[in-house]
Amino acid sequence: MPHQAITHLPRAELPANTQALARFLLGKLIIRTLPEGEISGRIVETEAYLVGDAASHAFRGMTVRNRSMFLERGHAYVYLAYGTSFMLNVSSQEAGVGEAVLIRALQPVKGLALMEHHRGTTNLRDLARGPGRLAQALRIDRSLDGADLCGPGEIWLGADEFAGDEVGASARIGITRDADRLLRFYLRGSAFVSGPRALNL
DNA sequence: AGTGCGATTGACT
DNA sequence: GTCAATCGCACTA
Repeated sequence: MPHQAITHLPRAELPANTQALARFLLGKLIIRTLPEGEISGRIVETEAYLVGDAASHAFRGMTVRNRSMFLERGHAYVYLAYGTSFMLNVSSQEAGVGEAVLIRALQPVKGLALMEHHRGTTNLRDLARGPGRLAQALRIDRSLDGADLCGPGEIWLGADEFAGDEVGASARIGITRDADRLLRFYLRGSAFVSGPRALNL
């Protein structure tokens, strides 16, 4: 069977609406190109951060840290959480609007050995289940902040035949403000989704 | 300049 | 289930 190259997601295909983008990205691929090889994973869990949302880094406007949230949709916003874990977001909306989608978990697809090396475990389920874990597995840090995920760079979004697995919605994880809004989305039944069982029904 | 607190994780009871 | 690690950032003074 012929090898089918993964195609980049064109920016024009990304929904401008951030909640729609969070759902749209489920099932899509993240491809990380490194000198040692290529890593990829299927997005199985996302969260939306919106304008007027007290839990969002952009709630109080643009700062040095969050300026990538204000880029046109399809750019990376990467920051360090708790001094220990990097978080990968996809900027949403048009330029100047501070909204983004946090990528919370991946189903590992390619580059397993490299991911295992980065993570220090061979447990498949633990390689990219959780935002900090997936960033570590893909060797994502602040140097990728602002990267164009629709371009031919070191990290990009790939299309995938997404059969339309059932999507669940829940409250977002680990936040205290605006905590009741159902802005977390995940593929029902995926073993690679993070979070407590009660939120993954 | 000092302080409090996370969009988390891993180790441990 | 609980809890400390760890550090950049936003906020106060």
